[in-house]
Amino acid sequence: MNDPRPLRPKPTLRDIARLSGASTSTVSSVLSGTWQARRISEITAERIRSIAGAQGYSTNRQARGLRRGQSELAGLILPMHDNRFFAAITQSFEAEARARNLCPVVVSTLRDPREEIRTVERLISQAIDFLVIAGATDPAAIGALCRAGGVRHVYLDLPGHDAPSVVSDNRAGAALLTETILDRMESGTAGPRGRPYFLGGAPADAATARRIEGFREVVAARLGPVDPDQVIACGYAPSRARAEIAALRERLGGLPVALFVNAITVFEGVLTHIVTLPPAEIEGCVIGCYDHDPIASFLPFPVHMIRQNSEALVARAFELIDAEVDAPLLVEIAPDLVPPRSIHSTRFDLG
Amino acid sequence: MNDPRPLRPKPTLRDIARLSGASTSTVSSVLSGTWQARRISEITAERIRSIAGAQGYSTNRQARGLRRGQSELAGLILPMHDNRFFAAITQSFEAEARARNLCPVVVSTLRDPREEIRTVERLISQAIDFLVIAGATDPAAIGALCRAGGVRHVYLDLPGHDAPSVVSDNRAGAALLTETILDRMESGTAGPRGRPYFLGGAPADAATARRIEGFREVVAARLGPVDPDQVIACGYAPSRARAEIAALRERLGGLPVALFVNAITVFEGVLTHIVTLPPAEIEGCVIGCYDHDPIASFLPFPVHMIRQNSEALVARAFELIDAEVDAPLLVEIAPDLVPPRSIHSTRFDLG
DNA sequence: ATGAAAGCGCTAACAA
DNA sequence: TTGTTAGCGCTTTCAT
Repeated sequence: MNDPRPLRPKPTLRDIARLSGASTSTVSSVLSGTWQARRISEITAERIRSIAGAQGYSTNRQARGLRRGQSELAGLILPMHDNRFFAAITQSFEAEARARNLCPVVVSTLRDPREEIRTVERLISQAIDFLVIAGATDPAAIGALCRAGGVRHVYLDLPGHDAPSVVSDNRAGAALLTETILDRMESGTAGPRGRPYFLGGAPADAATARRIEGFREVVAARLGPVDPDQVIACGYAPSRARAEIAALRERLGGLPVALFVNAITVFEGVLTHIVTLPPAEIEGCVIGCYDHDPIASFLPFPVHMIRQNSEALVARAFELIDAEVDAPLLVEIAPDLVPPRSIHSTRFDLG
Repeated sequence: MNDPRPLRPKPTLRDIARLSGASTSTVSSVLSGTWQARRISEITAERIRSIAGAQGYSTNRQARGLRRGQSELAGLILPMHDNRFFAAITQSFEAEARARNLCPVVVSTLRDPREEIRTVERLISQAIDFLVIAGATDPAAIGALCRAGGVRHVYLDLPGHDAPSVVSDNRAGAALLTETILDRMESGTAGPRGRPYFLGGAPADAATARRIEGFREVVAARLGPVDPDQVIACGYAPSRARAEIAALRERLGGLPVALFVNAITVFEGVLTHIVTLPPAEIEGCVIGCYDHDPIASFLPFPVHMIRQNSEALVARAFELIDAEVDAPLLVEIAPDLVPPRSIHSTRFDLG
């Protein structure tokens, strides 16, 4: 039970050939499933299979890949793993990859442009069959690398310009969320506090930009012109969000009647602040979060959340890859609204 | 911008050799960083590098791996991605792999024994340099495969018997959590309701078993013998947990004074139930959760959580791999207690 | 119905 | 300081 390194080296095709008295080509076709095309007799095939099994043979995919000019590796790059959305993307990606008998290779780049480049170069060097690009700071640079390396690629939740993209319909999602919180907010509060605010994200980020569009659109239609200070795109850091919400509350003399929070990390920052406020003040504020966390459904005040349809996003991406689409088209997938299910709603909505 | 498939095939070492007038071995050593050992002149090296750069050359790692008998691929298998703990494991794993210039290959198996085997066979076939096994239903089978394939492996958060293991000290963690909730629970409630309960997990699971040990140990020391019905190992499904907590409450005529919840999914199930109860009843119950979710810190009642030290777990695993340890030793890493930071605690602890 | 042999792109002796 | 060459394990054309 406690031997050191590989006792016997792994058996190769040649070993199996020798052991079975067949040629390497016969063994190869039997073991790679092309034996019927070669009209190998069932009896030979069976003998070879059993010997291979007994020897613990398994195909060396580096060799196969080298010979066939592919790798059966499917690449995905994303910013990070500890995030529900990307975790769901990864899970779906794996399922789709496996269904095609590909090995998923998922790598995160922590939104570091240098790391993104290094990673993609590495994946290309690894001869991945295609790359799905989910969340990159410089999509164009990555696209260029793939192109140069002859690697088919698809952008996910991120619009690219040199290949197909599958993205959430952020504008529609934001509009939906905004409608929802406007419907629920107390009207009649005068002045700046009576207006909805948008918090978090980076305007340079395409997703944030589209969400701001959706927010503006709905607010403008229902409450008139949107003041620039109603949009606070302060990035994704909880600490920054905390500072911003505190400052906002200071300015307004209380929480606004409606708050559109652009990401779960921003929401976390907001939470650390509002948790210190008197419950009555929190109850005067309707919160919408453009991200989803099941636990947030149970907070003592209602949180309306948007959940991106990660499964559909990934499924469409694979369809494009299967169809060998290379043209830069854009597919949009509608996200879903997740209503609150909190103690608060129990007390006030159901109770 | 919109060309079809690989225009020019990727340049090879031979192409660069021809273009630079050098031999393939010279080019190889320059491009793989072994050129100083070969005493290649700086000028030749630089010329080759620039030509390679201009041609967009990148090493074909399948070929390199085949030749060198390795792959520079680091494997990790885990049950799933949409879980904070495993996501953190993945993130750390990537960092450690990258620091060693390895490409991380992380695959989830959804706790499906068939899938585990298939995945490991696949990874071995891919010639991964080593495998980290985090959460498998049949560790022994996986170990056997690795052994047969000559692949070094380390178990993570899971005790294996044919290779080194790095695990959370679940017993100590559970004991700590139990101490904490016993300290906070209301004493003096008579009968079964006055006792702490353990909910969730699978007794066959080593982690659950150790946690039950820790729980029993502390409860026994402080409150006397533990009744078998105080341990409800009902698996991980939220729906099942919901049913179990509802049934328990029915039996006891209220929530118990202390509840040890064995996983975040179980906690979710518990939440869906207790959220329907009057707030006063919830306040009589101290909850400890052996898992961590930052949002849960903000629930309207205190939740004491245990956070496993995923970074340390992974770091130790890589140390063992670096040191080429193959013997089945066991390393335990202490987890951390995360105190509540809820509105509830604000009101009652700080206010 | 099966075998022989070339070669995928790279590395590492060994030669010079 | 550099070049020649064998061969990693596999697939696939061409023969038979």
